[in-house]
Amino acid sequence: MTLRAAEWHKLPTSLTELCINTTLRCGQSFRWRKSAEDEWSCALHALHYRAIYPSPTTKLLTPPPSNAPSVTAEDDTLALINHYFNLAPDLGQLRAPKFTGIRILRQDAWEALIGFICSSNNISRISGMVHNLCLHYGPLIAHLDDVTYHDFPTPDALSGPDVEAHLMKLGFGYRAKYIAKTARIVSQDKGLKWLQDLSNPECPQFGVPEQPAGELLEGGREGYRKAHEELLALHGVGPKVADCVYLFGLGWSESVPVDTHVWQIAQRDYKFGKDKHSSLTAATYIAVGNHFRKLWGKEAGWAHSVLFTADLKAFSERVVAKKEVKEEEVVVKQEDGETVVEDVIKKETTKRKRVKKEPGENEHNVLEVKTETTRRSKRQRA
DNA sequence: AGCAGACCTCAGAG
DNA sequence: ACTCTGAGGTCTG
Repeated sequence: MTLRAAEWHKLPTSLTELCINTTLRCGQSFRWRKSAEDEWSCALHALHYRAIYPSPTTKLLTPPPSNAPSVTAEDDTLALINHYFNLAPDLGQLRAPKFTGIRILRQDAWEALIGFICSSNNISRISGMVHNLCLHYGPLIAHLDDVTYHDFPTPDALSGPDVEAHLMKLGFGYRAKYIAKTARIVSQDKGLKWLQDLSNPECPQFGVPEQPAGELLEGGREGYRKAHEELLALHGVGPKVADCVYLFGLGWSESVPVDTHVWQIAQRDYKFGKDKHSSLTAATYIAVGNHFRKLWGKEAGWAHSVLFTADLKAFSERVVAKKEVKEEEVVVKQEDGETVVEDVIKKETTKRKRVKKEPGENEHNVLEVKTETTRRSKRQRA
């Protein structure tokens, strides 16, 4: 593995337009990790990014979903960053509630699908599960500063015969079956292209040209309503998980995932929870989404995330989950003639601790991005 | 259509 | 040190 460093680039945005600490922690993605040195990192595409604030330092590390188009030049790196962080829309122009810096990431649809199947959990536990998926089934991308970076596993990698039992052992619970079944359907039956073709044509997967997506109707645009039916057929995918995938992985901005949190907000601020909609039934779920769409149109999902995060934020000022990682077992084993680099079963214990709000959280620093290109010199073999 | 209980793990309460 | 309860979303009956 060779790393080639490139010039420093200034990300074409300000912190009013993108707040990394909020955007990467608000429960829309589960793979970014923040180190003790205040650096964010994630394996994503065949690249290695580095972003810093004047102080403290923030680093974004990145390598590739194997299904993504290969990107090598720095110009494309910037395009990828613009795409992933969804930097094109001007937040100042949005009618959504004011809460600066929250972006709806444009994540890989497959990763979002599996990630949100794990999502009947708190964010730190979902992150742990997704991390374990990458560690055990994702291709090794880089070894840097004593940290190994694995990409998100492909549908093929998750459709082996022992996946369900193994995930059970890793503490996935009933989600183990959902993941195994969904992976098998996508890899052997429907195909990844099927999933990606459910994307909003106005907001396609990286590298795909944009197409118009039609008029907004009460229940969302035609394509969104149609995509709805498709994903619900998968095991472990109900309306909430499907809406998360539409919003964060398939670019349908009118999607409003109603979880218990959003349901609280709907009751508290929008007079839901009475008569007809006294509990969160399927009909109530649709009514909440339609109400948000009536208020914010195509940006309903964005607005929803802002409200959601604002609530999350208020919560996190009082109580912050502090994580302790304990290594229980380290095994090196072989699979299919390829070296499985580390088979580490980690158990994460979460302790709740009262802390003050982190200083500098909302400071308007300049965000810079350093790009580096990773090249795989050779595939590791046993 | 709505609702209750099962699924599974973990944290927190008692 | 122990058991019990509740949270999280989906599925089944």
